[in-house]
This record gives sequence, C-alpha cells and structure tokens, in this order.
Amino acid sequence: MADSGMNLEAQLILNLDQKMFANPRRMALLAAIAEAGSVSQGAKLAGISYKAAWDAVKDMNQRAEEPLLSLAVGGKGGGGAELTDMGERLLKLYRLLSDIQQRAVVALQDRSVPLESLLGAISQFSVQSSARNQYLGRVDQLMPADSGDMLVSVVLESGLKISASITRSSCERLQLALQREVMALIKAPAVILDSSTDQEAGPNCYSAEVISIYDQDLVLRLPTGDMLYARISAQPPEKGQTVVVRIDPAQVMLAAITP
Amino acid sequence: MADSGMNLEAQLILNLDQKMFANPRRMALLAAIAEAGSVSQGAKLAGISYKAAWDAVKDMNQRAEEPLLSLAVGGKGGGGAELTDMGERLLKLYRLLSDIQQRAVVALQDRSVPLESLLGAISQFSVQSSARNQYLGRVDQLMPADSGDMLVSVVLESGLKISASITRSSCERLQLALQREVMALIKAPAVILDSSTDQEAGPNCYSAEVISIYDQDLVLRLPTGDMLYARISAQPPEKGQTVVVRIDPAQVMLAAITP
DNA sequence: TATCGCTATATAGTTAACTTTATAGCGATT
DNA sequence: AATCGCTATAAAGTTAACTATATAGCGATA
Repeated sequence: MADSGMNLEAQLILNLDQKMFANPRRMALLAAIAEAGSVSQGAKLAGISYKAAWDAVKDMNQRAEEPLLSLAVGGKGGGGAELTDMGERLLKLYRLLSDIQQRAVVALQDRSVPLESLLGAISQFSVQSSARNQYLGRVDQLMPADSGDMLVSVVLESGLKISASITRSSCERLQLALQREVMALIKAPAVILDSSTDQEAGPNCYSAEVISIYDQDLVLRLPTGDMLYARISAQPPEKGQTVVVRIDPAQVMLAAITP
Repeated sequence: MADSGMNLEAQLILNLDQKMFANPRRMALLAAIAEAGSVSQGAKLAGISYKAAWDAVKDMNQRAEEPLLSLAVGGKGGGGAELTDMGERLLKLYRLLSDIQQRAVVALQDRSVPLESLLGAISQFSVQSSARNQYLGRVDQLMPADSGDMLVSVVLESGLKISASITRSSCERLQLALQREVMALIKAPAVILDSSTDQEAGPNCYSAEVISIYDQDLVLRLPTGDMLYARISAQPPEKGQTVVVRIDPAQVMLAAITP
C-alpha cells in the first residue's frame, strides 16, 4: 500500500441510513441509463442484467427523498427513463467525491507524507498555494495587537516561531486556539532582507544563511534548519553569507482545517 | 443526498489490483487485533467469526507487498498477532482517507455548493485560509513583469479581473496556464483605500461602495457585485460612500489544484 | 512432559446481491 | 385495434463473503 508499483485505487460507497445507497456500479448504471434513455438499454450498456438494474433503480428512487430517475411506462418507444435534477446532482456529487478520494489515495501513498497531521496530509493533494514558504505548526500564542487584530504565534516542529497578524473575525472563522494545527503561508517577496542591522529583533526577524542564488530567487536556511525562500531586492548577498531577514506579520497568511 | 435530515455517510474501499483489499470492516478488525494482541480476540472484539477474520488477515498479508500483521504460533500465550509498521501505516492511511471523505460528503451535500468546479468544491471542506477575500476564477492572461515575476490576470465569473504577481517558479509549480481554475486570496489589510484620487487606474484598482463599517472592518461592494473586505487605515469613510481601492498584485496569493 | 491459548485449516450452512429467464401491463404511434 | 419497446414483477440458479463448528499443530511455560 505504499510503494509505486502497486495499483491501489479507491472506491466510494455512500450509505443512506446505514444501508448501501450508492456504489460505483450503481452510479455507472445511472450514467448509462441517462445516456441510453431507458433502464433496459442502460443496463445493457453497463453490462448488468435488467433485473439487477431495475432493482437498483427502484431502491434508489424509493429511498432518496426525491426520485433520481423519472420512469415513463408505455407510450412512445414503450416508455423510457430520464435523470431528474436530483439524479443529476447525485451523479456529479459522486464523481467529485471519487475524484477527490483518488487524489488523496495517490498523494498519501507516498511514504514521505506524514499521516499524523490531517492538515499536512490534506495540503498534499488539495489546494496548493503560490506562496513559496509553507510551514506546518501549531498555535503557540494568541495576543490582541494594538491595531485590533490578533497576533498569532505559530511554533513549528523545528522550534521556529512565526507570528501572523490576523483579523479577529478571521481568527474566529478558522477557530484558532492554542495548539490548533495551522499552516503559515508567506510569499517570497514578503521576506525582507534587512541590511540595516545584523541583530535579530522583534517578531519574525531571523538571521539566515544564504544557500543559493538563482536569478532573483534566494534560498536561505534558518538556524532551525527550515528553508526560507526570498526575492532579491536591492544589493544581492553572496552565497554562504549570513543575512538578517524580516517578515511583516501582516503578510503572513494562516491556513487551517476547521474541525 | 441533498438535504439536512438525511444520514449520508461515506465508506471507503481500497482495491488492490482490481480486487477488494481494504474496507471498513477489515480495518476495524485490524485495529481490534492490534488492540487485543491476537486474531481470535480481535475477531471477538470486532464481532466477526474467527474464520472470517483469519481469511481476511491471510488475504491482506499475502497480497500486500509486506505483511500487515506478524503472527506468532505457539509459545507464550499460545501465540499472538502484532501490527507491523506497514500495518500501522495502512491503518493510519485508511483513517485519514475516511476522515477526508466524510468531510467532503458533509460539505458537498449542501445544495449551494457548486459541483462543477473541483477547486470550488474542495476549498469548501479542506484547507481554509485566513484571507478574508477569496475569489474563484480562471487565468485570463500571463505576462512577464519587469521584476522577473509573472503577472497573472484572473477573471471571475462576475467579470472582475484581479492581477497577481507570482514568481516564475510558483507559476510552474501550480502549473498555471490560460483557463486554469484558480483562487485569488487577498488579506483584508492588503486592500488599500486610495483617497488621493477617485480615478480607477492601473491593475487591481477599483471603485467600490461602502456597505458596512464595524469596528475596523470595512465591507465594500465592487461594481461587479463582488464583496471586498478591507481594514480601516487612516480616516474612515462613511457608509454608502464610493471609494477607490487598490491592491498590490504582489500581495495577491493564488491557489490552485494541480491536475 | 503435559498444559494452554493461540494460529492454521476444513466443512457445511446462510445470506445478499447478483444472474438468467419468463411474463404481465402500459400507452403513444401506426 | 394491433404493434412496439419499454416498465414492472416473479421464480430459480449462482456466487462471494460471511456464519458456526470442529480439529490439527505449535511452542514457551509451569
């Protein structure tokens, strides 16, 4: 279940009131019926017997709060079947969920992904941000600042502390509390090289070693071992040099998973 | 699958080489065996017959590339069973995937969630950011800027255009291309009220109507109907007034789902 | 060396979801 | 009014995954 050569895939089953309601076969059938225009032709398309198809359709139509298929008996062509809006929506929902699940399976199979952290795991396969600097940590301190915002201190596994200035309403929206797992996001251009002093002072002020310079991208290493990506502003430093960097807490974005 | 009163839950089945490998019952059994220290006691705990448990364990141990349980026969206590590292990891992976799936199910049941957009759907239940302003749109234009960064123009459904300045490497990492679905994230403090002029000029410069003022939070409405959250800096405007706002493209973060 | 609780394995019955096959009934179209 | 292809329903056989029950074998421990 962990290495590359294996063919692991996820199947989604939706239970309604503790009983199976949707599974891959049923959803494929639903799609086939929608395409063919009748249960009998859809069953053929899906490669199952008419009886099984009809039983499935009957069960779904009865148990869903609204039918998924509207069935016409007799008349033109002998009758037919059509997806209702509800049916269409269920199909979309199911496909979306399957897609999400398959992404998760593929991403989390990698042995290097930590499975302890929900946030860490989810961020591997879901929304990726353009921020070069992404640090997983926990809320360490929550302080009201003068501006009316909250100053949130995040401590990483490595011990590095990063402060973020967040509006109170955002704090509430993310349900930030001590020990909550959060990710601090910092765009590279928000990392300021501070040549005026070589003293660390104030929040988010660190001394860092220059690891590499390429084009205008600067890679730094903090004493804690964490890497920091910055952009070169005025005079470029040299490789191996130690510089002082500063990050405005207002430029730090926090991300979390609401429980 | 759509309204509140229903009891919809997701079940995860993992297929290995087209055949069922892990399902909720098997994983519960694995956990029970780990807790009890033997297959027979674990089966009792999980409420299934010893035969079924043993068949499941045998199948999993044989088909996984490494056994999940190490079984000892005879000796102290007659033998016993223990989770291997691989078994432990599978269990964690499974729990994480189930958790993610359940979150997705709960979030996407809401009728108001658009099921057309993968990014829109995922962002509903996964990582939430502290940025108050979040706009779903598509990449409209990709232009190299003087700084060496890329200026990415995002157009929303409403027609609103937002520009973001992103490093080239981030562009590549997110695989940004024309028409790619992205989300623009802007912290409220990054929205600057520009009193010097009432002319819209340059990128990310909009005239906006003041909808509400509470404490230091400002809610604005753009002509396109989109809402914009800002922080009050110097002199607070009045409700109903029209103001000009400006957002530095470097302060705009983009998020996407890599395909 | 006998005991113990476990792994390891077999046999037979049960269940749920299928399968094939068959047939009744419907109602616009011809 | 006859036709047509569908929905609607039933009966009987198949399969996979269980159930319960039984038994052989193991090896540290007492």
